Amino acid sequence: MAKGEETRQFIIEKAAPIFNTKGIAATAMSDIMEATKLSKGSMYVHFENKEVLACAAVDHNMKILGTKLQSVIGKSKTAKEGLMAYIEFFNNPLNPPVVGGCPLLNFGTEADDTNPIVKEKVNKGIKFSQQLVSDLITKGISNGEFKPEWNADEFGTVLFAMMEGGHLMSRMSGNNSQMKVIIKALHATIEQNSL
Amino acid sequence: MAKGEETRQFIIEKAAPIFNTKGIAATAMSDIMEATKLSKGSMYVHFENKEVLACAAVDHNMKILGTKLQSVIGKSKTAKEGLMAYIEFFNNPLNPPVVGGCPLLNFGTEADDTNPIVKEKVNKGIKFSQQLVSDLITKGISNGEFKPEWNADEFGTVLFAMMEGGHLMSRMSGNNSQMKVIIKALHATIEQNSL
DNA sequence: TTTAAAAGTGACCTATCGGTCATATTTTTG
DNA sequence: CAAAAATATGACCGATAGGTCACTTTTAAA
Repeated sequence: MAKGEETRQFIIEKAAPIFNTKGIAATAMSDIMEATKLSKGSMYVHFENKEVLACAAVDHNMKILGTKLQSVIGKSKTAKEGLMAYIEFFNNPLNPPVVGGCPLLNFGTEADDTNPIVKEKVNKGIKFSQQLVSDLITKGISNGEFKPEWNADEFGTVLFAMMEGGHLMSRMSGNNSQMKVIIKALHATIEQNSL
Repeated sequence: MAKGEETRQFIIEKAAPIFNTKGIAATAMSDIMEATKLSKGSMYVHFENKEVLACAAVDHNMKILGTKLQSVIGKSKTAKEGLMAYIEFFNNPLNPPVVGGCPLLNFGTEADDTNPIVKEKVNKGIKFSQQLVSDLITKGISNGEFKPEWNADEFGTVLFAMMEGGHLMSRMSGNNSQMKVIIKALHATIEQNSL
């Protein structure tokens, strides 16, 4: 990796958790300068403007999440184990896999009415996340693990919604009791649809 | 109502949808000045600073939501009707009951790591919202509408999480198909627990 | 109707924002 | 190793942020 690309990546890595924590609008270039100990001019050698850097940070946060998640799912043998691993992965919103909490939730709500580019990135991230679940169900059905009538796509949607909602609730209340309730309900649904 | 209080309310009403749409950090006092056609000095007669105005706007958005919601639920005769009304109320995230989408989701994610005061307001709002559902279940159980073993608190949590998650998903994708799936699943759960 | 208090105005203040650029340094390449 | 290209620096820029204040106008009470 060339020096330039190395620095660029370094900036993204430092910037990503800041953007995810404070939000795009509330993050100043000076915050990134402080975190990287780089000068302002250097930032603008690697990024045309703040928007470009923010987009790169959004991508980075989502990529980290996706990669970690796929890795965790990949380790599981059965479809059911995969589902369990997925759920377990987001088990504690107070100590989330990505600093600042779920980037889909954070960037999605901020970008909603103001930033169509980030909004579309989030939309893709959601669809990807959902698809992972749907694929596990489909796999489990052909495996004979799950009941054939279980609707894979619908459960993908429901699971994602429940996890995000639980994530929000637990972060607001400062404890993961709500997330535990969500997970309990998901486990029950999985059991109901297991053979 | 005294003139001062009237103006104060007027400012809040104009500011609330802007804060809910753009977010607190991204909303400038000049945005509120433009929306109210009032001078900067006048804003600061009624609000000590932007933070105080933002808090009032958060309260206002949540109050509107709560009032509308209670009104809708109040019109229903049975507990089941009440639950259905609650769900129907949030039926279309693309045309939400409060301009800018759910304030609990919007302000919650923004305030999470940056604004403990707003965060606590959102936390209270979530608990209130959940309690409405739990109370309906409890009422329905004593009514003989619902199965006695249905866990009111847990369903309150699950329903809220699903609605918020569905809200996010539908707003990101730009259509309410995901919300429809969520509502379908909730209806199924309600039927399962009906007598 | 007088008058004191409240409300409203807009120029002005300082701080900080995103962004530029001439210059210096480092890295790469011929 | 020398020259060219890439990278890093920080002073500087205009715009805008939140906020103040002396002053005018309006409101409401005596």
